[in-house]
Amino acid sequence: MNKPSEVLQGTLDLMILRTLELRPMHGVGVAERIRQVTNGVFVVKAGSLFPALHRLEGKGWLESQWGQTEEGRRAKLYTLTRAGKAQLAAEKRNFRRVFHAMNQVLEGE
Amino acid sequence: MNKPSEVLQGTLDLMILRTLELRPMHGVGVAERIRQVTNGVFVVKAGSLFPALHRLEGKGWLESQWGQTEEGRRAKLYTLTRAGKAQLAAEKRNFRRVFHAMNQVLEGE
DNA sequence: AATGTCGATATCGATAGGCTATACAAGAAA
DNA sequence: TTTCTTGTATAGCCTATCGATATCGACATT
Repeated sequence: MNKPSEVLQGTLDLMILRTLELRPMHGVGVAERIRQVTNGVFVVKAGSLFPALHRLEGKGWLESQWGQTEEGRRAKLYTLTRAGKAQLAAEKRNFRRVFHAMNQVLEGE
Repeated sequence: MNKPSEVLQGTLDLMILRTLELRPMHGVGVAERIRQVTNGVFVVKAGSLFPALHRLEGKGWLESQWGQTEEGRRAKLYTLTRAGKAQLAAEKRNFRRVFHAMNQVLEGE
């Protein structure tokens, strides 16, 4: 990611899980989609992306297999596992909880 | 902070600046207020708090002077500077921007 | 005086996640 | 063959936070 990591860290996993919930995708595809839907606010660089994918796979939240992109290029396709869906739900809940708390600080009194 | 740092990092500065916007306070008081208004979601530990206060003071966003707490105990009182107010406004804007982008990822499609 | 303890401030080492830079493989294009 | 592009991968660094620990002053107890 670019600078916004100064403001929001640890949300990369959540964004990746959520993106792969929509459909299986290859690594670069995940990063592209995140950049598009956030209008460039989040730009996930390869050096952040692949370590994160491996981390998530290591925890059993993703599965991968070699396949190809829509353009027919060789690529590794990542799929959200059942455990990954549960993790996604948990992280979503936690994100909302944390954001609500943050808003209490910003708007309170 | 306790575990939620896994979800939201880099927002400690913002929370401190915002808390000191309300009124000058001593370090422990800042941490206490954050814990209260977030119902314990954010618990800022001393090992995070004081380095952050020094960091913010070093950047000219806070000023400090020795005084005492409401209970009459010796303490260092922190005050938001003019530059600190500008920084707070900027970080607030950025937080909302980042949160909005995050929501696009979570809710989109 | 000596000791204890409480509130508050402070720092150190470890950890973790993200970033930059770089590298490598494979197919397309020249 | 060489070059370019796409996609994957990793090594090294940086920085914020945490847990643990230390210090300091005021006050109480002995």
